[in-house]
Amino acid sequence: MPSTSESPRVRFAPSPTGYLHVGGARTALFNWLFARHTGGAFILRIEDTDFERSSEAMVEGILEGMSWLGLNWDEGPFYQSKRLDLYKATAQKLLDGGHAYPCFCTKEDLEHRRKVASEAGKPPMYDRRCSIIAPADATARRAAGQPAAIRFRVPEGGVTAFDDAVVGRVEFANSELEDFVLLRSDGIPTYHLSVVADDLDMRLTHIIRGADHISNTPKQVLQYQALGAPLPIFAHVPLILGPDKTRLSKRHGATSVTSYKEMGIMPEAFRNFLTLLGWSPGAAGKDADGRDRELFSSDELIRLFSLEGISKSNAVFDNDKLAWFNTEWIRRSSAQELLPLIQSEWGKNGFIPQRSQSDVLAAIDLIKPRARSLTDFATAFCAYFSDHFTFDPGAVTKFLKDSTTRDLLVELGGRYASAPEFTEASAEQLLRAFADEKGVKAAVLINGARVALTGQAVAPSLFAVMLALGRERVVRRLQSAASISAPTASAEAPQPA
RNA sequence: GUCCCCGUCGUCCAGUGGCCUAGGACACCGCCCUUUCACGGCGGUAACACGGGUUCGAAUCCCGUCGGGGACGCCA
Repeated sequence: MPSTSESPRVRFAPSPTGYLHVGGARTALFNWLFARHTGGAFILRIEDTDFERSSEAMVEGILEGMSWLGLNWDEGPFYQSKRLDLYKATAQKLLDGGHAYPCFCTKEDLEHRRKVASEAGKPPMYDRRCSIIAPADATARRAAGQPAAIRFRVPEGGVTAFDDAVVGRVEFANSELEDFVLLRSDGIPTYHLSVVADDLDMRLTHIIRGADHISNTPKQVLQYQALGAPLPIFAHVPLILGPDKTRLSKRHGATSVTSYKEMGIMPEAFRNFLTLLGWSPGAAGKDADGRDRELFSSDELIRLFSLEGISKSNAVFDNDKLAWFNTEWIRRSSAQELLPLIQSEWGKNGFIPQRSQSDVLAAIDLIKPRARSLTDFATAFCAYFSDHFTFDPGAVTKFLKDSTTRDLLVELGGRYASAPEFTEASAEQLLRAFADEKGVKAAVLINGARVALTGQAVAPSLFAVMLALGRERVVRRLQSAASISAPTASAEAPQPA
């Protein structure tokens, strides 16, 4: 075991054969949280030894996802493709110690034998035929140019065990382990070798990764032992499942982190949600009333995080709950914090606000309690930022399909134009007096005006909206209410003069 | 098939032998608030997979069964 006085060193080691998916993101998040909590180092390592499937574009995507999530690393990114000498040297050490041997079997032979074995109902394990080749013969054959992979020599009997920080002690009978390949015949290391060589070289103290690696762990433990190195602390995090409880995959919809960015999820909300998926702060997460808290800032998460709180069972990814975290975080964030995120939404749509910075901030504060996603600010809430907005057909049908209502709104606009003052209170007073005078319910005008002003059936308090929009806009939009076309069609408000 | 891991409301968690008539959150259903929709408030439906032990006492410990997941590549 590494000494406890040593500062923790952890890593996230994605393989650039795909996008950063939510499972990987959570693994990265847990490592990051652990490093920040303990004051240790968080290292990023790109495991790109599968040249066929790795690509620079995927690396870019992973880095982009990490930075969107706010997961900054202290060292790296290191690329395994640039560290080949280390792996060869490590394999040589294993060879020298008698813990590995060259294997001359070809890939085709191996595939054939595996197939035969499994059809015979036997485990498809390597039969170790090359392990008994005399070292001198093996050396001669290699010298003669015969290609060979290097395999690890798994002890014949006994068990290989490790104490996992989340699942406890795990034991595997060595008879269940096959003599796995360390170095392919082309000299490129396999995952089993490179992961150990790097974790050792980078002096990692804790290996926090997905539970799908549990069965790989004994192969790694064996190498640590053969190399005479102390074991790091392993912590295997349960997997994230789709709603049907199978492993999260493409068919469950969005699985890449960037797709959540595109859906208008706030990074803070995503971190909050993901951290609580498979981890809980336990007693430390209770509020004054003894209730479990759900909303945590990233600073709190860092303060509270510990390996002990990681749960053992797999968790289902719940989009509804993510959406809830997102609305809560939008509400809790200041307009100032929201602005850059909203601006990037506007950028996507080519939307340009026509209002001053201070009006924009005020409008954001006004409508953020009703936002469910950042994308709302670039879609349903456009009317608060510009005169370019469309009318929601459903809203028009619900509150503006009556032409007499529309005509009344036009007249009401005239009243506002000539009103002596324009405050929230006076605007309301004027509207209610107007409704009385015309013998209609105030609610009819309020509901109609909301649609005429915002294009939506949903909005904050109407009179607060009027103030946020300003008298001129209110007058203009009300006076053009008559031309708002019914259902199906969508109209665009007139341009400002 | 073999090995490994897991098993509390539909979902995410709390719970480490008595505080459990099992608690919270999301979702869902009522009611209140109301100018729409949210928010908020109040209330409700809903779970310890099953069977054996151990114990005065088990959601908590042990065994088995069943169920789910993962791993079995010259992929990572």
